Amino acid sequence: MFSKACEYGIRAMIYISDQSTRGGRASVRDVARAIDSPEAFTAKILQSLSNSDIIESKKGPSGGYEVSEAQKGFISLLHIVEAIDGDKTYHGCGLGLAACDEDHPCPIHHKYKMIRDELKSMLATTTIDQLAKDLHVGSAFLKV
Amino acid sequence: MFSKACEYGIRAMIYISDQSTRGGRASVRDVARAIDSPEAFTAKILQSLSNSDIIESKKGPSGGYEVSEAQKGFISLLHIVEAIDGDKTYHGCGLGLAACDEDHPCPIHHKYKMIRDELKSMLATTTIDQLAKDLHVGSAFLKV
DNA sequence: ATAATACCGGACAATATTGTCCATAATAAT
DNA sequence: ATTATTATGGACAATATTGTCCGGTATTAT
Repeated sequence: MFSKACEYGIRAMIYISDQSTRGGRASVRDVARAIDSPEAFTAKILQSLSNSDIIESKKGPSGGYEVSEAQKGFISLLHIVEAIDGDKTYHGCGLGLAACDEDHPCPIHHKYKMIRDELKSMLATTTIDQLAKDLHVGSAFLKV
Repeated sequence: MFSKACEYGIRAMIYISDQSTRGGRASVRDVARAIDSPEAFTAKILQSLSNSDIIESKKGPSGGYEVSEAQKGFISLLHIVEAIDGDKTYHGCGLGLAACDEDHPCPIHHKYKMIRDELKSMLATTTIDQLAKDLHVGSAFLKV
């Protein structure tokens, strides 16, 4: 479904969001430990999220990543998935046809579209700070 | 969502099913033309579907692949997807956690599980011969 | 000023997926 | 019997994804 990069990205965002709420920044090392991911790879992902202006980075001691109070609550899973995987997750034909729509559908078009649209809707309506809250109260986890 | 191999596999199965209904076998070349896929790669996929006993193969002139009358109507998308991609499409954690369940859920577990279950249910209840029928009457297409 | 910290970005490496090629075996038609 | 046709399976190649390493730069604390 999501690429590995995207899985790490979402988990990282949830952790960073929670840390920001607690008033601190999260370094790559912190994040990698918190979500149990390869550190260097995680760094690349955070870099790209930073370039997409989804998180803010700060260099030097006590630096790291944070999600601004202003953005908090407006960042949905869709934003993150789009920034990392593009729109391929919920866009395009289920059977890989270059052109597939209502007028020229692949055999699974209608059934697949329903699922895909629900997925997109779920991604669009789920915000990171909602998920971070679950993490915070201990009803959800970012690693085993 | 599905791998390329799986996309080709599903499209191939629909074509072969339709051809079988018309009383003929489909060679790899026929299939590759009908679904607009790389021939050698398609051959590999049909080979594995044949090894999984989802289709039957026959060598020599007028040989090719067919889906038996007995199986017709019992082969679901789920069978094909499982044979090619395994269960990863609808099984496992959305965020890649090794362990993720009701007792130890990842932050998107519940929402993701709903989508995933709907997908699996759709795959399980959709049979190849239903889809082949749509192809047959011209209300669906296997290539652009 | 200096040293330590932490992100940045480019190059590189490992692995998985996608895709090709070819020699071989089976089978049908002549 | 011979030939043409078609699947089989192994080796190989191209590409995408995942992941690592390192020199460089900005920033903070001392």
